[in-house]
Amino acid sequence: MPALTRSRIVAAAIDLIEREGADAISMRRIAAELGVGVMSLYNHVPNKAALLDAVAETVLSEITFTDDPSAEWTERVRIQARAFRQIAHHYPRSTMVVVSRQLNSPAGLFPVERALTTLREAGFDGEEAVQILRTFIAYIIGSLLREVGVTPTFAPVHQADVQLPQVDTSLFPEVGTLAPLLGVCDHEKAFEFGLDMLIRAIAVQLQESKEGSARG
Amino acid sequence: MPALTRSRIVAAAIDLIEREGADAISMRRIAAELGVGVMSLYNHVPNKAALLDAVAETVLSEITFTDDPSAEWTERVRIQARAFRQIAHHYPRSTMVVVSRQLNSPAGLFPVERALTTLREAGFDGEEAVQILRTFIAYIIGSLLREVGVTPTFAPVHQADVQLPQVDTSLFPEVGTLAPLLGVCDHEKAFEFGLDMLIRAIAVQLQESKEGSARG
DNA sequence: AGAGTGACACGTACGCTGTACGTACGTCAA
DNA sequence: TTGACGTACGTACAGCGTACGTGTCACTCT
Repeated sequence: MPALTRSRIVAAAIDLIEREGADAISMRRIAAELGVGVMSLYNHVPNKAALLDAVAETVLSEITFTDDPSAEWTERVRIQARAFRQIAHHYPRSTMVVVSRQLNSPAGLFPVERALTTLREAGFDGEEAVQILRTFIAYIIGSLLREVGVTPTFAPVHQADVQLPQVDTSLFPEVGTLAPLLGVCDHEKAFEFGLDMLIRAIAVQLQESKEGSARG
Repeated sequence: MPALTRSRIVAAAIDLIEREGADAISMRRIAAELGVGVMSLYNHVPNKAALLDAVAETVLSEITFTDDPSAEWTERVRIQARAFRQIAHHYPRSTMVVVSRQLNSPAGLFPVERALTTLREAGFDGEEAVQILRTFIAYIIGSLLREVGVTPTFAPVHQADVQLPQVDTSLFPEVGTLAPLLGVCDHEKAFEFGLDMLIRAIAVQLQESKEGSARG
């Protein structure tokens, strides 16, 4: 049995979350998983909150950015955004943990640096870059939150198509009409749709900004 | 002492969350707040999860839409989105509860109906309307999540400006340069920035869609 | 009037949680 | 050899959600 280690503890936590859901993890369960006493964990982790922070950081640090720095900036932004969405695929049950605690660790800073660099190289000034980044982050987090089902952390991750209970079509005519569309969601398609919208919007903004400064 | 009631319980829960944070609520605390025994609550609420659902639904049902149905659709969308953001102002500590459980209750359906109607009237077909709505919801939820601080539910809601610890500027040059901008966030400005982007994007899309069908 | 019924408040109890504290054992320095 | 230190662990405590049983009403039906 290898030595008890912070990273082994974090790994066990992630494993447990993925297998049984975020609600299932407790210090006792993790300890049992590792075959050690509960209190031994506290030699490596100050408390449960810090452990969850470490989980979030670890998950976040495993996303890999594959965007080619020489590619068109619109494409780079798209690929960086997709990289975040990979979290929802690799660690679906842990995603909720990640999005519900904001990190200021290097693992959280690295993607920020990469995104800002891309935007600055595209021609945005610092303030624009920060605003745009924040907009994308909000969109990505909101999308992930929808994608991971969110509500019952213990429920099966891919509920096929939970039909919403029959709606009162006189009260909600549009919802009634569009129920078939609302009932199911191709998460990839939905993500790409919004991503396209955002990228086209900032492309337009960059164009206007350039014309403005060229004219001025 | 008025009769113990589901709505009184929910109100007490919201009150407690706003005063002491979402982590502070327990069935025992709520019961104590109401001056009743713990188990009395279970005569009106099946369990804690259902109570939190009711909290979310109640908070959600209190948002008021003030958009004029005869106004320009872009303006209506903007005002509807802002209405959601009001949640973060009226119930900052409860916001996390709202966004972390998806409802299919009437309270959750009403804003959906209103949004879909607006988009349909603007000229989008059903599928476009649903996709656009989902994009906006993702953005709004992500924004609210950032705004309510998210991490420590018990922390003061408006932490002035938590300076990120000094970053290694050689590893993160952009982050270092833009630290003053990253360190503080005018949530309203940030929200409006992204909202503008999204609205302009769908306006362009509508234009293209119209031209396409006119030409075809 | 008396009996029956259902709704509701409540106490007790069980199995769970995070973690403070004390202890025991290993390895290394002096 | 002695001491210090890091680590593993058992025990214990306060708190949690809630299953279950009991007592007390208000009401209805005979």
